[in-house]
Amino acid sequence: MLESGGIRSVTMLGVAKKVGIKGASLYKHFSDAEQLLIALEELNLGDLGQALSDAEQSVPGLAREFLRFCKSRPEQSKLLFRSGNPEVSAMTMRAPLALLTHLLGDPQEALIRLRILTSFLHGFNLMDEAGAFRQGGDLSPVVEAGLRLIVPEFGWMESKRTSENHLSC
Amino acid sequence: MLESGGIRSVTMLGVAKKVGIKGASLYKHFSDAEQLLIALEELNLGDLGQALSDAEQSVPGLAREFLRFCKSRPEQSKLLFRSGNPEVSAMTMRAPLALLTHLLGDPQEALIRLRILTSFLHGFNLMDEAGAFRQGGDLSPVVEAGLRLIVPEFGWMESKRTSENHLSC
DNA sequence: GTCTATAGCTAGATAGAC
DNA sequence: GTCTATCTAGCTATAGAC
Repeated sequence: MLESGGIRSVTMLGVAKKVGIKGASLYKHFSDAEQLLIALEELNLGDLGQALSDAEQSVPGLAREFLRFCKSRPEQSKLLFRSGNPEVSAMTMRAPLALLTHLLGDPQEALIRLRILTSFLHGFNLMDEAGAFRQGGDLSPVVEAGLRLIVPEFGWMESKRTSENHLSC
Repeated sequence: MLESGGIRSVTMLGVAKKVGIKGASLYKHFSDAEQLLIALEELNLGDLGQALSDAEQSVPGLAREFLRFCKSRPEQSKLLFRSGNPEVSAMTMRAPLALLTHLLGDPQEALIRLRILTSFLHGFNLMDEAGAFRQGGDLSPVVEAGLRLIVPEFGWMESKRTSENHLSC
């Protein structure tokens, strides 16, 4: 429903109809509309965390999987990081984020690089989906160049991509 | 109204009340609700273009002004690049974007760097406003480091910041 | 350009029976 | 947990008088 009709279509009445019950009955499962949206967010973030855990465990691998996932669920990706509910994402995203931090080098720099990387990927995805890159052309060089600039020794990691780089968290 | 109540509060009835007329009268000014939102978007993008034109005409200057502007209008900044109306921003943002491209070096690389930079700044602003940087700490090093990574010869430009670098477009 | 009046729709939410 | 019934509230939009 989120993907086909946008966040505005996710209502108590609409969801109830979708699952075959009356609107009033849904209040026995979610105390109000806000709780419904929080539950939706948790579901979706859980999926993202799972997708990242199943991806190639390298910085480029995780980055590309993030973009692929977002592209497959554009409406959901618009809602990412907008929660206002600080606890929502804590569990599901912890492992992928911890791994990313580990892969981003020197611990002192890693957090800053992680924040730059996630800002870039999130912003890129939103602008791409919105059609904001109006001059057109192939966008994959943008991602590649972005990763090259942000990730330390990306070239080195790239050249070793076929060998062992599956690090556990 | 956008900033105090979010995009949902910008309705025909609400705006009419705010300007002291009845809801029905507003249909003499905007044919429907969508046209009202498009007009709002144009106003806001015009303000952003103006703010960028008034800022220091360097990459860091423009970047910091963009973030400052977004922070002063969080709800508006959430709507940036989401239009679906390709023509809306064309006029107001053309000059600042052209200047940025010019400042980003080698024309072949400039467009890619521009896209990386805008993605980063847009994503950073959204994540910052949403409280997505949950580990806390000062965020200005993130912006500084991001600019250093993305902008060619940023160190060089930084050191010349007090001298002449106000380029006209 | 403004008003009154009105129609239609949708959503949120509660009460109480089963 | 589900239902029916009901209430409130808000928004979109149109018709027609002034």
